[in-house]
Amino acid sequence: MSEKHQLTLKDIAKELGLAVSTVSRALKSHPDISEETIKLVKDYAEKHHYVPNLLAVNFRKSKTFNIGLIIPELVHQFFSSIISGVLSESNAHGYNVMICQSNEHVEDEKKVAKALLNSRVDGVIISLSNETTEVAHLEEFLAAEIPVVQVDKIIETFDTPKVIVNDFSGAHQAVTELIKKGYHKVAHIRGRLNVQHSNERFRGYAEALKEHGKDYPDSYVKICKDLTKEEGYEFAKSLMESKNPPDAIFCVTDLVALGVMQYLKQHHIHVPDEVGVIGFSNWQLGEIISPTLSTVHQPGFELGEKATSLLIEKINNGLASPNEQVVLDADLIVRESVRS
Amino acid sequence: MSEKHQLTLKDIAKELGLAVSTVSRALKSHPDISEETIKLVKDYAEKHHYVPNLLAVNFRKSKTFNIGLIIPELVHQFFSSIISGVLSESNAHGYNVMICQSNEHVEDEKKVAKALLNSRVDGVIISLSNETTEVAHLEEFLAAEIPVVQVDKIIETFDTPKVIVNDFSGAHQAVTELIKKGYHKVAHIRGRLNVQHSNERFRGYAEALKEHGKDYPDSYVKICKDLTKEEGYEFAKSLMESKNPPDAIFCVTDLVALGVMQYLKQHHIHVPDEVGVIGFSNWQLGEIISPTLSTVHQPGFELGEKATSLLIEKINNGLASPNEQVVLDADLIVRESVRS
DNA sequence: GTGAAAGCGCTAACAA
DNA sequence: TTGTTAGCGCTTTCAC
Repeated sequence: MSEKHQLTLKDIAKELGLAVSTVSRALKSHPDISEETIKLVKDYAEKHHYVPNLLAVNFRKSKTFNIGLIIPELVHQFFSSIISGVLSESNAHGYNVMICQSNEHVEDEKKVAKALLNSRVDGVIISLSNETTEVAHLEEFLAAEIPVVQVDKIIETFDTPKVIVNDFSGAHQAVTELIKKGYHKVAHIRGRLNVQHSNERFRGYAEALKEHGKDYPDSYVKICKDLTKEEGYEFAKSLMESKNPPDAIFCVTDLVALGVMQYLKQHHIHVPDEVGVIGFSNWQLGEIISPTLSTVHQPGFELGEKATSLLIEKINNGLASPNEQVVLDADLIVRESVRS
Repeated sequence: MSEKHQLTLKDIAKELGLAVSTVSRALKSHPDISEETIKLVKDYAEKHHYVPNLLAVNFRKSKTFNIGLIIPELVHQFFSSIISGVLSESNAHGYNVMICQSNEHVEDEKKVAKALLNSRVDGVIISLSNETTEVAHLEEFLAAEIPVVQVDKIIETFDTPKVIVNDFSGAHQAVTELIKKGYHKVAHIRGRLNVQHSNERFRGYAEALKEHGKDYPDSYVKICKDLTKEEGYEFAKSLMESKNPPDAIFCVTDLVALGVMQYLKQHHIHVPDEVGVIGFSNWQLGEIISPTLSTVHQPGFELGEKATSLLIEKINNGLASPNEQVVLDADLIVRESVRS
């Protein structure tokens, strides 16, 4: 049974004494075609393992059923989760996903965008690189009537559907939890001033305190540059050695929180009794360390799912359809690093 | 400048008073075509942003320049690295990658295999799910003359190119290092008996000891079922509380090693002075904990790269070409958990 | 209810 | 050196 020649509609038509068009319609159960013919054709196709040549179908319909996904870095739990969500949703709708990495470089981003444009994907989902400040390379997609959806790392002014995480609410939940659990002096180790995520988290922190009639001295807010464990350690040291040490520290990301925890442990300051700690991002490490780390979970999978469903809608309804912006809530995960 | 109608060869031909075939060949700088014509056509194409319709080209050549990648789980550092390698190598050769997850379920694996078969990828790279014991669903690719390459999780008897990691050598390096650093009584917490990786690592352990004239009592080899931190903790406990406690523990994976380290720390057994610890896999956590964990790095990226280059070779040379098996070395990474 | 035929955009064998 | 033509496999309009 040599598979040399893939079975085509023509083959089936000839074999069954029908016209190609009849066979084509029969396989789709077109109402014009009689029950018998449909059955005849379908049985034959089944029996001989007919597989439609998608290359031809795509060409004919000028549609690939491929969507392109551009992300900064694959080897990163958050982005892996996003991809996972994209795959799940797109496969459910018969789309395949072509994944490309920008490696956080705008040049790479341009290169892969070009490649996706050439391979005629039906739509594109992108999470921008840190370097990206303008989107001419992405506007080419729109010019070619290929819809684009932005996810997580977005440019506000680029008019496409967007899916982002509510950093404000995540931070707000975290700090509210600390206050509820009886911590009175909450410090915050935050990220850079020019990063939107950091600013939103800081806003959540400040707002939650305010709502509970609390304030924070300037010395309670530390600014991380690189979000490392070492920075966490150093800032914990400076906070705890100050005249007015906090009894809780909310950190912009888990790795920083880990540094904080290491400082506290080394200096025999008990977590969570003496000091409560909450991180952000829900990295795997939080479950592994001891005590386990409370954190704010960013719904990567759902982000990917939602972006994909928006994209598919856009593919079906055309570029002119309205550009929704979806904000997904981050969820607080309470673990041992906070009093129960 | 409405982009409504994509420019085609026909358009260019009509505009320039040439035949479609001439234009086609000119764009490829075919030797038959005169310099002038080539220049004329190329300039026109350039000026009017001609983009070849890949859908048509692919159809014509019945080639997609897509390769399929099936992996168990995206959200896993090791697999992310593999993917990264696949992307890098395939993009360098003009291929796009369609990624699918099996979620470690053979049913999902079959489903995505079907989808890839339908979308007429030019080749497939697969890392098998844990549940997969037979490969009928993959043989369909070969039947359709679509080459397959297996990576990491393979089935020996399925005759395709294969790329795997040398677990034996990784374990051997680790245990040799322990011995060299003056540890005399090396225990091993291993994985299940029916898992090839575990067996190879155990073999490396036993062989390294033997080469240095050392032996191990049966009580020094513990078998993990689920490779958890908790198992590591328990086995460390049972080893250290025994009459003849080891002075080094080589663990089948980093998470188990973490459990071991936690036990040792809690019982004030100094690492690395009193007991040396080495893990396997080079998870991120190893750099984060204190003391940092020595481990064996599995070259995921290189695995992906190599698998891809083998696949592309196979795509170009046909299924009949020989099926190479490549074994990549794992590298020992020495950190603080071993005496220096 | 079924068939004939055109055509999607491109390539390549053959002709001129 | 260039043009003509057929055809890849499928969908779809129009005719019977």
